[in-house]
Amino acid sequence: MTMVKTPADEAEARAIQDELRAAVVLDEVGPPPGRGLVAGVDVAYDDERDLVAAAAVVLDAATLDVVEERTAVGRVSFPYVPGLLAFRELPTVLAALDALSAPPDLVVCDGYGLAHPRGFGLACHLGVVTGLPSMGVAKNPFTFTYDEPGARRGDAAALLAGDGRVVGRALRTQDGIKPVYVSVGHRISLDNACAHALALSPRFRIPESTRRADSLCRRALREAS
DNA sequence: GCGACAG
DNA sequence: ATCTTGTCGC
Repeated sequence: MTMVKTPADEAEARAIQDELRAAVVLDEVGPPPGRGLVAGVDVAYDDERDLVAAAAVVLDAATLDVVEERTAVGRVSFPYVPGLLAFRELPTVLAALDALSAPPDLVVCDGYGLAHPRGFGLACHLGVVTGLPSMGVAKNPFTFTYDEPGARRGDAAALLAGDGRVVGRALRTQDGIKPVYVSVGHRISLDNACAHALALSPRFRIPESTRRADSLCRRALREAS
């Protein structure tokens, strides 16, 4: 059972990130797109009841058919702090992932990986803790910048940190639609992560894995007692 | 010091 | 993330 330590404060949370960061593996290409099992994970919150629901949805990468679905519900254990999202989301996400009958070949997160203030975003954290290849697909540029990519599906541009470092890619998944922001998590290359993001988004801007996980965790939250 | 800031 | 109706379009 994989676990994430809940820090007592923000300083401890940053210290944990700085420590775990060394375990990120960046020299693997990762699983090929269009084959095997891809899991999408996402969470939904109910601040009123202090509840968080997570979903893990496994897709057949070749057909994008749903192979397995798991959910988990827990208490919100950490506030939302930009840069510390993993401590808020991962405990429940890992519970959902652990309930799967078989580990997926890749986990797609709703957020960032290497593109992060300390180079250790949600997707990196999840990858290091589970050992699985992981990547992040975010819906907003966060603090990063990029030159507008071409208007066609598949067009992309480097996602840049303030110091000019390339930390990910702004990827157009649909013609004429705002791009998504892809970054590496663990054990996958940026090129391959983008290929996966594109293959998972044949029809909508957001990857099917994330869309299915999003709707499932919302449903789990509604049906939570 | 202030503002901005994945979800 | 979440609060929220109707509405434009395939």
